[in-house]
Amino acid sequence: MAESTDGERARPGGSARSAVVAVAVRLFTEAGYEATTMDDIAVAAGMSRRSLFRRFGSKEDILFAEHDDLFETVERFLEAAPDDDPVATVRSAARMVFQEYVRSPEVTVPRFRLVRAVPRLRDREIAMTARYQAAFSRFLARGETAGRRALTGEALAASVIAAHNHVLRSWLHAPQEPVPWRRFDEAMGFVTDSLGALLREPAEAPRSAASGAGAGAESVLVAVYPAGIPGEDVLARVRGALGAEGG
Amino acid sequence: MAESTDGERARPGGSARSAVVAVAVRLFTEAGYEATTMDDIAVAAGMSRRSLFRRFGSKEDILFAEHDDLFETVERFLEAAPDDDPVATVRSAARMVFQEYVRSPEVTVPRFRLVRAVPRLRDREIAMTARYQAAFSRFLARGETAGRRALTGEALAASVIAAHNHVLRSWLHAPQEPVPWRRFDEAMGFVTDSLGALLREPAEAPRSAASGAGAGAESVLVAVYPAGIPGEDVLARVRGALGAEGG
DNA sequence: CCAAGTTTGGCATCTAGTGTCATAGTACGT
DNA sequence: ACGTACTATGACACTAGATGCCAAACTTGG
Repeated sequence: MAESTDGERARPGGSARSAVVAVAVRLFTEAGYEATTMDDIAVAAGMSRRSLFRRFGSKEDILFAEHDDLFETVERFLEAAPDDDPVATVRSAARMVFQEYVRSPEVTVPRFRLVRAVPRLRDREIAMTARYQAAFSRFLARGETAGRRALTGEALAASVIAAHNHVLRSWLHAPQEPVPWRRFDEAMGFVTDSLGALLREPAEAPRSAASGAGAGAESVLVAVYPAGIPGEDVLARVRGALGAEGG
Repeated sequence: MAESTDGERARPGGSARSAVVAVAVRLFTEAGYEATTMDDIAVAAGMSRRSLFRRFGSKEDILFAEHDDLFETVERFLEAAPDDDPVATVRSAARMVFQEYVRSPEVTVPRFRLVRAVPRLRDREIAMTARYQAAFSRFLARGETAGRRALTGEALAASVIAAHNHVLRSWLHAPQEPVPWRRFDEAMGFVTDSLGALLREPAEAPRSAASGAGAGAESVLVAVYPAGIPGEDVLARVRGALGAEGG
């Protein structure tokens, strides 16, 4: 052991930690990520190379330190959340992440540029979002790791992440623009409406069998129609679709 | 340049390449990934350390060499595909990847175990699947990088990857079992049916502040019912749902 | 058989990351 | 105040991945 990778004991020296991050981001931006050595950062931050490694574990971790903290916050949020409406909870969690990104652009925007430019950092960022996705997925599936419910949870988690990143990326490209909260909520509603309904449905249908196993014994019907179309037209379309598929 | 990272010039020595991969996988499995040095691999493969780096760029790349080749194949497949049915094309591409995994378990299964055990490799694997996701997403959105169509493409790509990995993982945990092609196709159909329909519909209708779950230009209706339920019952449910939401 | 180009190997070097140990700073009980 | 125990820091050494450089070996073509 002896190295412990830090991670929880973060509080003492939290502000000094942020100062180091700021210095590192500046150096990375000025001279490039690869060209900046840990020695450079240590000198600029006024500490020894060894202590730098102790505080942050690795060079990448300096850049993603605050991101890691955020993830832990989100995890605690999910742990503490009631499970009456998992989809809404996950949507809120995603909103939290978005909120934190737009709240401190002085860190997230330079980091975004660095991440785009350096493959190694890009992979790290992707791994980060994958951790969110796994957390969301676990929360949505509520323990199940196989079966239709697990699959739906994974697909929904993936879609939520995709929607989040879709809007976030567009803002990061032009951070001087106002924060697109509306588009965020629309995008989030878009994915949670379609797949989220599939996750909720089996529980809300008390009448039919729908017993425990649920191993692929269901069929899925999806209809898309412009808003405002009369209900009968929708019914007609559904009837047509049912006929076509032999249901 | 001078280092070129190889990648396209792979053919001369392709079989020798695979032999090196096999040797490396064996060493990694026997002694652990971290504990196996590039020198060890070089000796076991009968070549110099320097040449090993030239052929594979990095230690990780040895393990993922064949995976990279597969990705290139998939990319070419997407480039060559007609764009009459992008969703079906992406589904086929995902099927190709699945096929390649189950085709050579002697490489993919040990790699899976290594990837699960070593965080660094796990991140690499995740980055790999993210590349697929990006390729799928680009193909589905057909150039658009913003707007509803782009978002749908990204969510669908994410869901396709999620479904693929869902089934793949379950097989990798028990590779002696028969390949679950049926579950793969079911899972793929599940996600492409729901989100895929949204992508096909042009429906750029004006927003009409639909009550409740609306939020987008379209309304989405999703129904899940046990297979075998009479069509009229489905219609009745749909009618009920429409009435409830005020459509 | 020789010339031009490519592949390979050996060597040096750079840097991230880790183990170790001594020292400086700090909290605490007497 | 004083010594003690604990923690943070820094200096040093070392491992290993990765890259540049150059010479030797090999391949190709005339």
